[in-house]
Amino acid sequence: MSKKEDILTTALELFAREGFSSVSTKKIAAKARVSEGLIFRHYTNKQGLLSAIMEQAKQKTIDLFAPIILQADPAKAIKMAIELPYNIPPEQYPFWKLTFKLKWEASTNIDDKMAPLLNKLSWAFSQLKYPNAKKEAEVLLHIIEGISTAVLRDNRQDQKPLKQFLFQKYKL
Amino acid sequence: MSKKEDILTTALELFAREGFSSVSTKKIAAKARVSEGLIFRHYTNKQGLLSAIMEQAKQKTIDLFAPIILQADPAKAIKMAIELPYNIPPEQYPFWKLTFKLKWEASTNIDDKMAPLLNKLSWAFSQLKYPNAKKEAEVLLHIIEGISTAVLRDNRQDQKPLKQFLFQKYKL
DNA sequence: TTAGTTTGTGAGTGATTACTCACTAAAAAT
DNA sequence: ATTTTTAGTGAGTAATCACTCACAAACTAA
Repeated sequence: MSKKEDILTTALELFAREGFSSVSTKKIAAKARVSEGLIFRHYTNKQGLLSAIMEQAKQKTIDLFAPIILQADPAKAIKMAIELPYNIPPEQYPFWKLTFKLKWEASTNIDDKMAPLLNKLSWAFSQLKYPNAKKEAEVLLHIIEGISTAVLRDNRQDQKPLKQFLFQKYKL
Repeated sequence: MSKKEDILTTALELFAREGFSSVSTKKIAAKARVSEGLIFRHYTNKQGLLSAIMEQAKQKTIDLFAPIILQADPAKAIKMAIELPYNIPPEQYPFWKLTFKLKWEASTNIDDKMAPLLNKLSWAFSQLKYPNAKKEAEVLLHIIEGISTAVLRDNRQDQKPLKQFLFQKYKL
């Protein structure tokens, strides 16, 4: 792994754990074992670092959602969406933690990322003849985000039984 | 309003909008129109300022939840919980925004604040003979938090129709 | 009045901040 | 083999950081 990548993954880890503005470039450099100057050589400034991380995040979101989006069976698609929070690869936790954290920063927008999933769920519910597919999808997305938050934040495994409960609730 | 209070409300506003570590004590002092030293006279250090804010928040949470907790009719209690996100007084938005933001800081815990509401919902669902009252409550709380997030973050009014949809879904 | 306490100021502190720059080492291109 | 480009360093910089402190004003109590 190149030093450029070292910087990116180290910054991601620290940003996810401590927050963007709480982490100094000096700290990132020390942990990634590179000179501080190299950060600016590769990423121009601290904000550029964050932008590079989010650029990577965009692709990871697509990868994570892809199997659901491509699923032709609406019931299966919903089931997969519910399973999503439990299927995040642990090495990607910092990513998603940061993404959820940045929900609250003015600059970024998580809804854009979630839009494809929302649309797919909306389609799935309408296929299943739910009278209010769009709203049904919005509600389920809120639930999925809530579970994800609990899992990512405190690594809460007690959210697992909720999965079975939701399967039952949506008759899957 | 005393200067001490000016500092607190100004800090709250800035913390909610820009985040705790992004806001300098100098900036708070300037906006509250007091000397920077006065902040430390009253609140010891920057962290002390945040603690004082969260202490106030604790009381506001109790006040906001009280009518629901005291509601003897389970159906009405659930209805009131669903209405909660729409009934937050706008002048308390910074408060709740900060509370939700701090969900992601290691030090604080939002679940403690939400526990009484979760328990009440659990009670309400069990009164209404829902087979899985506890989990039903957890799911609804996720939904309520999701709607609150959308309302607080972007002042999204498009979440309002969701209210009617949820009433229908829970047969209220 | 006076003594004591609380509230308030603003200049100053060392530490830390994001970022620059002159320079070297290595790699790629000619 | 030589030049050019890229990767990497580490010392340095001005600005900003949270915080202190000597002092003054305002209020309280005797």
